[in-house]
Amino acid sequence: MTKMEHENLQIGPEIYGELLQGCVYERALYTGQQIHARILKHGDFFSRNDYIATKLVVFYAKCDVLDAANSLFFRLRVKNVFSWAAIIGLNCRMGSCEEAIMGFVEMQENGVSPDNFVVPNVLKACGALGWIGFGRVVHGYVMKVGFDGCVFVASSLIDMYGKCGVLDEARKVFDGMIVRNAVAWNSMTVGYVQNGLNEGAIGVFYDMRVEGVELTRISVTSLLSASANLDALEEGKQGHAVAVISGMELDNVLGSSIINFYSKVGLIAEAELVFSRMIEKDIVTWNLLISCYVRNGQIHKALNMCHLMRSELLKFDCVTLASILAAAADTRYIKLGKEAHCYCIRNNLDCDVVVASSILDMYANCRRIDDARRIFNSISHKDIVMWNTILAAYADLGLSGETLRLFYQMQLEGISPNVISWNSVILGFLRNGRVNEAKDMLTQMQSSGVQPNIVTWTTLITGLSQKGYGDEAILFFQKMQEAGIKPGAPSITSALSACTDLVSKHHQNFIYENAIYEIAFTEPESLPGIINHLLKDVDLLP
DNA sequence: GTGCGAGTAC
Repeated sequence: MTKMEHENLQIGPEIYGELLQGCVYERALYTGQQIHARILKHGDFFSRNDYIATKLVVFYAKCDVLDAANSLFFRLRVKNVFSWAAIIGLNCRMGSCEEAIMGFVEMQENGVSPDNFVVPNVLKACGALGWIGFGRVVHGYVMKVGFDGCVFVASSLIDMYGKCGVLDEARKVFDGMIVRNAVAWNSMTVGYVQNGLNEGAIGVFYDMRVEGVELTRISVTSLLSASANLDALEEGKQGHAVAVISGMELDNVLGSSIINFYSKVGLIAEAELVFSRMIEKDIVTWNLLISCYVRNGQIHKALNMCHLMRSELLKFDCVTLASILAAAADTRYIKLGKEAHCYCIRNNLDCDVVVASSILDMYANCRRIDDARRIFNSISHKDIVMWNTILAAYADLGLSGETLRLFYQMQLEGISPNVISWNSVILGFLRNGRVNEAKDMLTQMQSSGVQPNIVTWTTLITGLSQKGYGDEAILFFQKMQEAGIKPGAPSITSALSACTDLVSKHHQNFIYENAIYEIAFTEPESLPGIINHLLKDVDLLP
């Protein structure tokens, strides 16, 4: 260009356009700015040229220069689909999702029809905001103008529906696709994981392999998340194997998801090995190894990692502190807990809801219920987890009156109790020996439409058994199974202990003693059957 | 132009 200028050759708008296009391609901000300067030097002729002006908007938008892109865009005389697309995409990348969606509406109001390049960005914004209603509007537009055959659009629809929690719709779009690429498959897998359907995600991953679609880092990352959530050792190991065999780059995200998987299944040495092999580690990677140690009771290693992390000049964030607070809570290490609390205050991390709940939990676990309560009272926006943390703290102490009072208070403040809230109220009554109230709460819970989970049943079975109501404990053990819940080790243990109590209490016949003797040598899987068998005889007891 | 990783409550 400089040479052309020296030789006094005419540089037309097309040449500037091409040059800017090249800068977009290379994300060459500085060069593009220089070209912009030359354009301005030529005066109004070029800078008022619609073609060049649009190219400039696209250029600044792609380089994420918000101010320049916006001001040039507003000065455009003719806003075409390219400039709108650039601005919508920029807003989307900057996290201004509402702006992106408004752009989609405005461009249509101005008579410009969104193309299939704009639609994915708008759908992304809908997904991020959870605006399912608007997402459906965009889907309607897609069908109307016939973009549904575009893989980019369809993949974005899958992602949007998944993020909005409407997995059925995501699946419908996926099933309706004629040609699916890896992104479509990955969006579907991710949708399952994000909606807690981890088995479904693993299923999609396997289908993907069967169909011969090339697996990407993202496919493996999603599989590893699902496996971690399910404690699915084999599946997760296969995911790691796929990553190694396919020679996938062990980047921050893939590496972190492998560490997360090994951490969840308790394979600490494997997590450490992956950590040590990662070239680049970010805050998430470090936090994962720290939480791995905390989760597995290795507090000293966790704290040591914290020190190493600081020597790498990384600053602790909310997640780091949540892990440290959990470590302090688990070990009732009040000194560490207070230090962590102070760190949160100094670094403004205590306003994070998760950190705040962790602080509460830490004080409660360290037997400082008054400190926990003071902090709880000082928090203006309390979420369900925070309420449940304080409920659990009082319930654990057997202060059923205060637990119940807070339980009503949370509802007055517009938070509906979930199964965990109810479980704490039940536990509070049981710890206080108020067995009838505990049972009554179960009835109330069910009539309020909240279904008891395995913890509810185990709490009741254990509590009743400990308070000497062995027959009732066994009754609830039976009810749990009638409700379709498979007993776990804690409920089986409590039911067994209820049986032994009944035997000794009633100085009963050999049936129980023999049964318990047998139970002692039985595989855990068959225990529920044995206990159920015992129930028949329990009914015969006086 | 579309897809990915971490922390809290029973």
